[in-house]
Amino acid sequence: MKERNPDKSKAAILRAAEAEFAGKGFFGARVDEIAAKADINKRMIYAYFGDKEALYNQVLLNTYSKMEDVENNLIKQNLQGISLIEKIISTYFDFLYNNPDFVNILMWENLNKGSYLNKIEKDIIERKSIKYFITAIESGKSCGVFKDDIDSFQVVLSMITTCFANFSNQYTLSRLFNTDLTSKETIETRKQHTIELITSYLIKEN
Amino acid sequence: MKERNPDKSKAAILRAAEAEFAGKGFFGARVDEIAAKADINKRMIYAYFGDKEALYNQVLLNTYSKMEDVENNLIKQNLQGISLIEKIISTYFDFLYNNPDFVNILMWENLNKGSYLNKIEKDIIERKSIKYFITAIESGKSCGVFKDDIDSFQVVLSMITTCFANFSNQYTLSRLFNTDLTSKETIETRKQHTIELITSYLIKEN
DNA sequence: CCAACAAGTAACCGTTTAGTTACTTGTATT
DNA sequence: AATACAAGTAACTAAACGGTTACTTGTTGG
Repeated sequence: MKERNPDKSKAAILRAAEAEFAGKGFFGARVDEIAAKADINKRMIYAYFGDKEALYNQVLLNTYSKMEDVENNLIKQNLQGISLIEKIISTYFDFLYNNPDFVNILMWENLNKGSYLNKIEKDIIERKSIKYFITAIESGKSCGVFKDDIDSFQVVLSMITTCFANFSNQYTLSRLFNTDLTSKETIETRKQHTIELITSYLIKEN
Repeated sequence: MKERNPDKSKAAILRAAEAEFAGKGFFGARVDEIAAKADINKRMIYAYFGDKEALYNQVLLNTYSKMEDVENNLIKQNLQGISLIEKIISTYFDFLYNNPDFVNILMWENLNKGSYLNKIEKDIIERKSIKYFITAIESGKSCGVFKDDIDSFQVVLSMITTCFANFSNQYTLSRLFNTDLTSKETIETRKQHTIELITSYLIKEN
């Protein structure tokens, strides 16, 4: 019989579940497959997490918290103006490149019309980062670095959407544009171009 | 017994299948449910389309062709410079707003790493519109309307990704930004802002 | 009018899947 | 070392699901 270690088993289940749910969505994911990947008996999933849906919810929470860590780290650096904008875009690109599971799970939520997201407490998901970014752009306007007729809210939305779509649609876009959007090089090019696009819109000419 | 009408039955199956696949993805979609929605006997799905996967492929082709119609219509108008860019963005926003099934099916394809898309013949999906847009931007550079140091390929990619993400991520973004991204008004604001963002990047200042 | 075939039906089958039951075994505490 | 409970196992079940079989019925061309 296998060595007994409940913490290790739970962690293994969560890791396997994240991969399975991210790869196949809630319906496509197989509990038996998660058990096999985690190298534990299926019974333990039900013992530790209840059922498939409860396990999925736990995976979602885990996934969101990773993103929050990255954002909090960014805020701590206290950057301003163009260097902040560059850092935001760069950070999102890097995070999304390194966390395909996060991208997939967000997409799954959108396909379900955000049903799970709407169940969890507002303050868990309402990210202070958005407010921080908007305030930073506003102060960039005040000190004359950014144009003063731009809508900070819209700019932040555009930044996030532009970063995200490169990953959420990488397969269909790769096919459509006949380029490998999954490769490190292509993503780096996209990152630089996105920085150029957003900053050129923001910067006040003299 | 029901009136006999194979064309009507096939069309009903395709319509029901599109809704079912768009809502639940390939794995989540139920053949029995499609049959019920189409109000036909399940046997007919297998008679007309073969199996679940073949039906899904047919739905994919149908979905793409709607998009192609819109794009071909756009190309026919023979627009140039800024008015072309405005029209492209405007057309994508309107199409995506009116065709949520298209958005969902594309997202499912990405979640499945484009597995079905990659099986379809290349020339069916390789859209000439992309080449047309790139060429148009290049000629805008030649006649001095657009900056000459911009990368047309990257600009077209940015246009498409920026439009798409407003719809593919509308639920998570609505939650994150505390705004209703599904409403006509918000989408109109996003459309205008996106036009501003892209054109301000392209236009050559004097 | 009547074969012949296409359109449509109902009941069924083998497999897969989420979830359960009844059981065994390791280990920490006394 | 005996006890007690948590950790882990194997085999099972009921339902769901994709796909099939054997059949009936409407339509059409000679």
